[in-house]
Amino acid sequence: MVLGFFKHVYRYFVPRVQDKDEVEISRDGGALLSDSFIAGAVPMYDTTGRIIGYVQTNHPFQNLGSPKIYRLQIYSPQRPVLLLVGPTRIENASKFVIGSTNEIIYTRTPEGHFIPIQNPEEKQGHAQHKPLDTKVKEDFPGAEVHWDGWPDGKFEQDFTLDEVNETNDLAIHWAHTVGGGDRKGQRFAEEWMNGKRATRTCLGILQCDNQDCEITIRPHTKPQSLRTQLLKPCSCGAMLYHLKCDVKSILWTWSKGIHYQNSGYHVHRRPPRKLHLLPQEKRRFEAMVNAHPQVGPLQLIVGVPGIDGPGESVADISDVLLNADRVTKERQKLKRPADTGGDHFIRAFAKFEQERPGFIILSTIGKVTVISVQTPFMQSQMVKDEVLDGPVNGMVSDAAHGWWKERTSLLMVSSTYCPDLFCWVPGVLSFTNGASGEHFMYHFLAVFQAIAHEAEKRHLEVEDRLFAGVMDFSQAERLGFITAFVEFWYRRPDSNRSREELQDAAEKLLRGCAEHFRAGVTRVSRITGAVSPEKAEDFVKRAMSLLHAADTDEFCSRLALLARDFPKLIDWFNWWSRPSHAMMLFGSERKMDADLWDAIPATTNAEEAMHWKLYRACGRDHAFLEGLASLYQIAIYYERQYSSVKKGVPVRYGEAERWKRIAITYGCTKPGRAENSQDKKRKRNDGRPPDTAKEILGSKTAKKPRKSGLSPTLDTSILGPQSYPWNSNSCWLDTSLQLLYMTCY
DNA sequence: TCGCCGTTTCGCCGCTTCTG
DNA sequence: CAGAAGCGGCGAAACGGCGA
Repeated sequence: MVLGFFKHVYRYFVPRVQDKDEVEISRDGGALLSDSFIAGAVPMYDTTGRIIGYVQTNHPFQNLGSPKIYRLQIYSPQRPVLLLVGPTRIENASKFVIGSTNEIIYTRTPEGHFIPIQNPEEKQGHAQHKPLDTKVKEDFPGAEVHWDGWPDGKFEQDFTLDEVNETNDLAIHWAHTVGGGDRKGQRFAEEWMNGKRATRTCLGILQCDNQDCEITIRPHTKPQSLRTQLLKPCSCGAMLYHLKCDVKSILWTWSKGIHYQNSGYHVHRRPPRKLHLLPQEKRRFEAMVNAHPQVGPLQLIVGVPGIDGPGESVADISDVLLNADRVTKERQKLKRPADTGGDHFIRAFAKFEQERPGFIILSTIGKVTVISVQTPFMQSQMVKDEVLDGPVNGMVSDAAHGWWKERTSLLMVSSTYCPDLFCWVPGVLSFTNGASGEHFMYHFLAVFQAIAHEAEKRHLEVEDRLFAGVMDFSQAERLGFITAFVEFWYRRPDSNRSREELQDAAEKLLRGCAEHFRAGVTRVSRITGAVSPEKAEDFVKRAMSLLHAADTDEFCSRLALLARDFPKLIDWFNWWSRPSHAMMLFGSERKMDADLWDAIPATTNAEEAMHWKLYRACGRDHAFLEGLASLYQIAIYYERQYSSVKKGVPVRYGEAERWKRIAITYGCTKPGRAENSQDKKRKRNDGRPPDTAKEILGSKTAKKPRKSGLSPTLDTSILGPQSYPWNSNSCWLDTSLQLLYMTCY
């Protein structure tokens, strides 16, 4: 404040040295004033503590009130040096530069003595920012490069090519113009003095003449743009002026790097707005984004969420990253190149494959794009030497819709049971850009080839039953399976079956998911227009009994009776009883061998659980390459689990597959869903008194079957029509009155 | 007047910022 | 978040001062 006040008074009483918009400062730190003026002047400081001008001692402003008037005296007998003495904020202005080229800096001791600072180059008078530690390289061999982007003071330094790269070509934060034009020098000269010369001239800063305003503006580099800047007022309303600075850096680019020479001190504040991130700052930012890929720009700035609340913030790295838009862009630059089209993608994809050799087992690129991946461990799990006990043989296939960011892309997964891990493990994982039969065909082709490779490796015969599995009733998936099966065998030299025979054989290897059927039954049982509420329970029981019909006759008669009793569901019955669906689902209609039928699971629940596990492990909505990399890590996870178990290291506490025991006890794997679940009976404590009809009148009243077509409100036959007019937004009152009526009568 | 050398200006490219 | 607009940085040509 004090400094600002003096500056303002000075600007008021003393005519500007330059034109009305400019204050020119010499490159050595002093204002361009005559010696005679200096000899009788009080130095004026900017907020960094450096002199920006002088006030003559006999000026009327001396006699103003507080702060007390400064007195000047000559301190050095050799050179006329001005010192500031008297009561002042010495902690801020205790070090300062006087004069032009032969500058001396003094500091004041607590006792009040003034002591010259011996090395002005190293101890500069900036109060607000720490200048670059500028040393001539030859004097400090082996010194580590330190480049903060704010070169200041007089110095020369050599930078090696590595150091130049490391500092982004010695990028600086000062607003500056650049100049080249040296036609003599050679970029690859053997001596730095013969190198290509370029210059950087500081543009100073823009500030306004309001003493209370602390805004500093970065000047534009184009003259026209700078003029436009100066025409506009400061955001405080005051007039802007250009505080020029002529500090120049000269860079000689030669064969071994850059020889850097800085000509003097910046006598103005640093422009608060920085433009560049230095490479080390970029690396820190990159590390944070890599560590928290799902964290958005705003969270990165506020602090990435941690256990104890927001943690490290990118704003700690550089002020540049306080700008949310800039953070967005920098983040995009990191995230996008790998996943956007063009050369970037090809390069990234090639790198991905190079780093994980053999992981991609089949890739089809084009309108139908399918990329299948598998590790050797996954392949080894696809064939079992013997049939396992229980319905855990064969493979389970399904598509996950949430894995990829692109909504039309799917992750197809075929899993097999691993008896060592007591869980299903992925066998083949495929990226597909759609869900057509052709997409599924390529996926299953990869699956069959993998199975065949593994069987041949173990000297087992490649036979149809190795490919048996369960899937849902997607027409495309079924078609894809059959086509792939036909293609696979047709390409093999040892196959002598016709396409029709192969198609027939493929149909015998498919089992449909009974869970999908059960879910369908439950869904239609709730369509009261087709199944009246009182018959819903009966309908579910009879429909499910179709699964266990002893033979085709019994199946047909049960179906006919169902169709008679629920005529609106004829289409639904027809769909399920189509031969292609019925053979996959109903025991009496199956074409599959009975042994195989019992050996493979009845549902794709294992696969649904696998999807859940994948999402929990790596999240959803992955970009292409990042998603593939995640799949690789998941494959590695299973492999590690397997090798741990083989060595006797426990990979879980307690019992494996606890859900099996729970299923026996409760009839289903989630105790809460059991018929007589205590959980269902228990009232959730919502902290409110019992105020619902169900709680007040008992569940029977609340559960009265609704008449078809009525809205789910209270039965009007009990209450009768309301005897008061409905007013706008009076629902709260209406409800209360209804409740009162019900509880009192 | 010419040539040398430093400074200024201009155009392009790519990065940064703004806008919807 | 994407695309547009603005801006900075670089390289090179043009310009200008100065001495021979």
